[in-house]
Amino acid sequence: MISGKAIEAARLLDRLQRLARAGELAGDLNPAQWDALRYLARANRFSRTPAALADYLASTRGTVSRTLASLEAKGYVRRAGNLRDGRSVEFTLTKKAADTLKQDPLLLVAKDIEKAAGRGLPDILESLREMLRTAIARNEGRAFGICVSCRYFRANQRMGPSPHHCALLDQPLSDADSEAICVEQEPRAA
Amino acid sequence: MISGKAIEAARLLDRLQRLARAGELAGDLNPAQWDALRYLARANRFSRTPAALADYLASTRGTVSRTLASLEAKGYVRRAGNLRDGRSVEFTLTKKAADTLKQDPLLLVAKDIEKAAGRGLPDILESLREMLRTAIARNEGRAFGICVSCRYFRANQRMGPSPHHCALLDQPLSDADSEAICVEQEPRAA
DNA sequence: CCATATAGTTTCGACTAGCAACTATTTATG
DNA sequence: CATAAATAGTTGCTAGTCGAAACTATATGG
Repeated sequence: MISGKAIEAARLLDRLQRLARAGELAGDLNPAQWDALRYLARANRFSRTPAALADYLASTRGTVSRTLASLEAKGYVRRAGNLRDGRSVEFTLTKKAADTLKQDPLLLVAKDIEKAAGRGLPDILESLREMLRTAIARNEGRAFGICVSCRYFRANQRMGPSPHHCALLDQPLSDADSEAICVEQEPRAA
Repeated sequence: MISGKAIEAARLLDRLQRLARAGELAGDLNPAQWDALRYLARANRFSRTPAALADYLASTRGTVSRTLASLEAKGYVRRAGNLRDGRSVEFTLTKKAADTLKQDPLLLVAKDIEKAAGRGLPDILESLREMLRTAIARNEGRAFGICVSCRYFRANQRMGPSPHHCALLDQPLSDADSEAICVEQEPRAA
């Protein structure tokens, strides 16, 4: 029913993950904090909230709230209220966080992958994408894909620095926005 | 220097890991406890110690000691002293643990992998093996490969239920032993 | 025989984690 | 429009990970 190869692959993934995790435990940040910083570095302004982060991490609002509080106390993130919705808060990275992310231990993993996969990397990548899609579907999670690939993305709707448009939130989007990940993203094709 | 594809692959791996981890948080066990049970299920008798487990998990003796204590309190593992070395203890799984492992959430990951990788699975597997080798080398960790693939493994040295032999520890090995993972394993080829 | 190494445990402080109770909005509905 | 229900976020609780370091006990090597 489940092949031995698939089980071995799952075990390898699990072990790889443990090693990567161990690398994230050194220093001032722990794995959850690293994941939060990485997320905030890539998420658009509609998605830099505790709730979206909790969704992304398959965690809870309570846990994420504490993680963000400790990142704030350590000076990695800044908190700002949302003018439209008084309940919501938005987090942004500080310069300290941006500098820290340049030494992201995930880059070491990427280096290992590059070294190990060689010319097979494109195939591996496609398989990993498919695995993630499958896993997300099973967990009933959100995709968090990039804005430009979303069914609600409308390119070049006007002139100026934010030429694109989100048809779901009815908000203008810059080029940078369009490359960020979004909590609301839904793939274009049905 | 590091390709975008390698970084994307690392991110996918990280996210995949978060989802898998979330699946391990439900129920009576947490991710570290699942990892400990899986290890004990596969490790030979020379390797079912806190120190070996700590090595395997890239953790510390202190943490593993606590993890094993809580598994013992919950009835998943049993503790036994080592007759040769009074300092050492050996852990074995209870029936409860064996039954629990039949519902291992890692099997769901394996199912996802099978579904997503399709006929590409053998290639993926080979890449994952290579990635793990690379990551282990970088972390100066032990391989924990299976006994039969070890340079110290000697097949069919005698008659009876334990025909094989470990040339490092000078101990007889059964067929089952030879398929278990070992803290001392070193690949055959130099 | 004693110094040193090794196996394991324990304590401490920071933190993740789920759960549930809680506050403060916002939105929906009668 | 007033109130109920939903939503965003925080906080108290308990269990447990995690590193670091102190600690106990046993082995081993000069």
